[in-house]
Amino acid sequence: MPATIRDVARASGVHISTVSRTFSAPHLVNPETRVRVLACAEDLGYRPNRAARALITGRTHNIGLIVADIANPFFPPLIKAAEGQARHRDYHVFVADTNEDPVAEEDLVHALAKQVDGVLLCSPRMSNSLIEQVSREVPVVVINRQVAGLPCVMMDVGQGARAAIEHLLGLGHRRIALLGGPRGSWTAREMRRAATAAARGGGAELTILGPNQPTETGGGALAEQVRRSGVTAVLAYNDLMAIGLIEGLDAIGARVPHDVSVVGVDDIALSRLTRPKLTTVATPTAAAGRTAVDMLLQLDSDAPRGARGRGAAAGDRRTTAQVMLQTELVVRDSTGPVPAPGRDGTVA
Amino acid sequence: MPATIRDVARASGVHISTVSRTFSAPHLVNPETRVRVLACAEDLGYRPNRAARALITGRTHNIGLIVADIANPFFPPLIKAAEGQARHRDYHVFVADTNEDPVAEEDLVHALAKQVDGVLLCSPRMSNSLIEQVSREVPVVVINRQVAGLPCVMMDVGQGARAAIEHLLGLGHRRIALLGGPRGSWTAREMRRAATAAARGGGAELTILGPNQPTETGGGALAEQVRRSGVTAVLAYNDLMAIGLIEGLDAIGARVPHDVSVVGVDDIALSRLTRPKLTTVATPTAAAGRTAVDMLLQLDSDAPRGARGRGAAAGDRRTTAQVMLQTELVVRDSTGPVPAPGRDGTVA
DNA sequence: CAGTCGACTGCAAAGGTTTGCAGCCGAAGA
DNA sequence: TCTTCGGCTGCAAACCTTTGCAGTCGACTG
Repeated sequence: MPATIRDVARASGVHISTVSRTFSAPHLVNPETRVRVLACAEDLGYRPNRAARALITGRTHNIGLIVADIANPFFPPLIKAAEGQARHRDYHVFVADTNEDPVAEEDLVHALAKQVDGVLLCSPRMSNSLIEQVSREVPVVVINRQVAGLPCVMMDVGQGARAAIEHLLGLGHRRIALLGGPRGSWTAREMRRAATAAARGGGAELTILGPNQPTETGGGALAEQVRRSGVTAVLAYNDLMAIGLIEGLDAIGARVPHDVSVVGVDDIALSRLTRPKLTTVATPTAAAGRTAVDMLLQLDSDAPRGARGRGAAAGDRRTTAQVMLQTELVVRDSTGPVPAPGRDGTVA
Repeated sequence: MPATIRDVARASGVHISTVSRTFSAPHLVNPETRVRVLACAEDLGYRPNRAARALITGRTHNIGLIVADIANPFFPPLIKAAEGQARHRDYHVFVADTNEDPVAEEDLVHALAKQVDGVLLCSPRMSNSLIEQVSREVPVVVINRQVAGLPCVMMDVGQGARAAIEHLLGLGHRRIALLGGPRGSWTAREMRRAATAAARGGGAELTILGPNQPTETGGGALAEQVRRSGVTAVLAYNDLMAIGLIEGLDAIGARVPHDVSVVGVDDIALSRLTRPKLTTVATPTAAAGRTAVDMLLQLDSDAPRGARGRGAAAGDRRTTAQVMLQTELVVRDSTGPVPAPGRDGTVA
C-alpha cells in the first residue's frame, strides 16, 4: 500500500533513479523534472523506505543512546539535546536504559550495534576494556568517562568538586564528607580524586562515604551516618543524593544549612525547587549531548563506506578527540558558614 | 568487514537459505547442520542485518514511543516498562520527545512511521481527528486518551479524581480547587468531569484553575491564586504541580496540610520524598507501558503482511480493544481535616 | 519391489533504494 | 559542418535476507 519509488517514477514519467536523485542529489536533476517529481511524491505520500536505503548505503541514520537510568533527572536534558541535534541532521535516537547494570549495558550495545550507525555510551558502568572491545564492533562515543583511544565527552567534575570544596573551605568548614557515587562510575572517581586533593590543600579532613546508589533513597540512607561523623559539610555525588540527604537530615533534626552544608552536582531542575535551594555544581548536560552527537556523526562521515566496525579501533584515527566541558559552581541556599558554637573548625 | 549470511554459508558449506533457516526456523534444519552453522556464525561474529530482514519481511522490529516530555517523572517508568516488554519480544523502542508541542508530535509520528512497526502515542496533545489520520499511516496505540476506533490504554483518572474529592469531602472540605492540566490533555478533561460531578454530589464548591503547564513551576505559580480563592483543599493535575504548589504555598506562609490540603496524581517517586509526603492518586504507569506494547504487537501480528498502513483505520478490525486501568488513592501527609476556625464550609 | 512420505536442503525471486556508467541531446567552439 | 562538452537521464548491478517451490535421499508401507 505505501507508495514506493517506483510508483512515483511511474506517476511522473521518469526513471526511478531520477526520483532517487531528486531526493538525495537534487542538483543533478533538471529543475522542471524535480518539481514534477516532488509534486507526484507529495501526492502519493511517498516516503523513502529507510530500510532499503540502509541496506545499500550501509547507514541506518539511527544512533543509539545508552544511559544508566532514564528516571534519573540528570539524563533527560542530555537525551533531549541529543535527540534534537540528531533530528537536525536527519538522524533518530534510540534511547535505552540499563538500570545501572553493566551486563545489561553490554547486551544492549550488542543488540543495538547492527541497527545504528553508532552508539553514545553515557555514564557507562562497564569496564574500559569492555568498552574498547565493543567499540571495535560499532563506532562509539563515550560520555562521562575517559577511555584512551576513544572519542569522549566529559564534564569537568574534578574542577567542579574542587570549586565546591573551596567554597566550603571559604565558609570555614574543615570537616567535610564526600558521598561517593556508584561503583564503576568514572565521575565518582574523578570527584573523589579532586575533592581529596582540594581538601588536603585546604587543611581539611575529608571523609568518604560510599559507594552508594545515586538516588534520593541512597542519599537519605546516609543521613544518620553523616550526622554521626561530625562533619559540617557534605559534597554529594549528585543532586538527587543531596536532596535525599537533606530530607534525611531534616527528619532526624539536623537543619541545612544551619547545622550542615550540602552541595550537590548536576544542577537538575529540581534543585532550584527544593527548600533550601540547593548549592550545586552545574554540569553542561545538554551541551554534552549535542557534542557527543556531533562527534559521532563526524566519526561516521570520516569512516570510508564499508569500513564500519573498524572505526577508531586501533587508535590510528586521529579524529578520536576528547573534549572536556566546563562545570560551574552555583551557590544557593544549602550552604552556609560553619556552625559557630561547636569547636570543630581547627583553623579559623 | 562485518560477516554476512554468505560468509557463514561458505564457512559451513551449506546454502545461505540453510543459514537463514538456522536462525529463523531452526526446526527445519538438521540438528547436526544447525550446530555447525551456529558454530561458524559465532566464530565469524555474524549478526543478521536487520535492515535487509526488514526489507523483505516488512517488519522492522522497532516500535516508536512518543511522549510529551521525557523530563516529566511520570514518563520514565512507563518508558522503562515499555522498553522491557518490547525487548522481551525482540523489539526495540524509539523514544521521542515532543516538548508538549502538538506540531512536533505530528512531525515525529510521520518521521517515525516508516521505520517502526507501530507507534505508541502517549498522552498526545494533538486532536483526535489528527490521531485517526496518522493511524491510517502506521499502526497506533494510544495511551492516556480515548479515541474511537483505535486501541487505547487509559488510566481511570476519573475514578481517581472522584476518590480524591470524596477523600477531601470526608475530611470536611467544601471549597476545593482543581488545578487543570495542559490544553489538549484527555486526562485533564476526564479529571475535570469527574471532579465536578463528585464535588456537586457532595455539596461542595469546585473552583477550576487552568489550563496550566503541568510542571512544578506551573504549580508554584498558582499559589497566590489558590490562597486568595479561599479554598481549603486542592486537587492538582499531577504530582509535579502539587509539589510546586506546596512549595509556593509554603513560600507565602500557608502550611500544608494545616491550612490547605493538597492531592496530586501519578504517585511519582518524588511524592514519597517531599515533606509533607504527598497524598496522591497512583496511576499504573508501568502496566500501561507493558499493555500498550502488547496491544501494538498483537495488532501487528494480526495484520496480514503487506496490509500495513491500513490497520484499524475503518474500525472494521475487531481487535481494537480499549483497556482501562484502575487507579488508587494513596493517602499520605499532605491532606488533613478542614481548618476549624474559618467559617468557610457551608454544610458541616 | 514399487510407491509414498517426510526430512532436509538448494534454487531463485523478491523487497526498495543507491550509484557508477553510458547514452542522449543541444549548444558552444573550431 | 564537425567536435567537444556539459547537463540530464536511463540502465542495471548491488546491498542482505527471507521464503515458496522443487529436488534429493532414505525409510517405511503395502
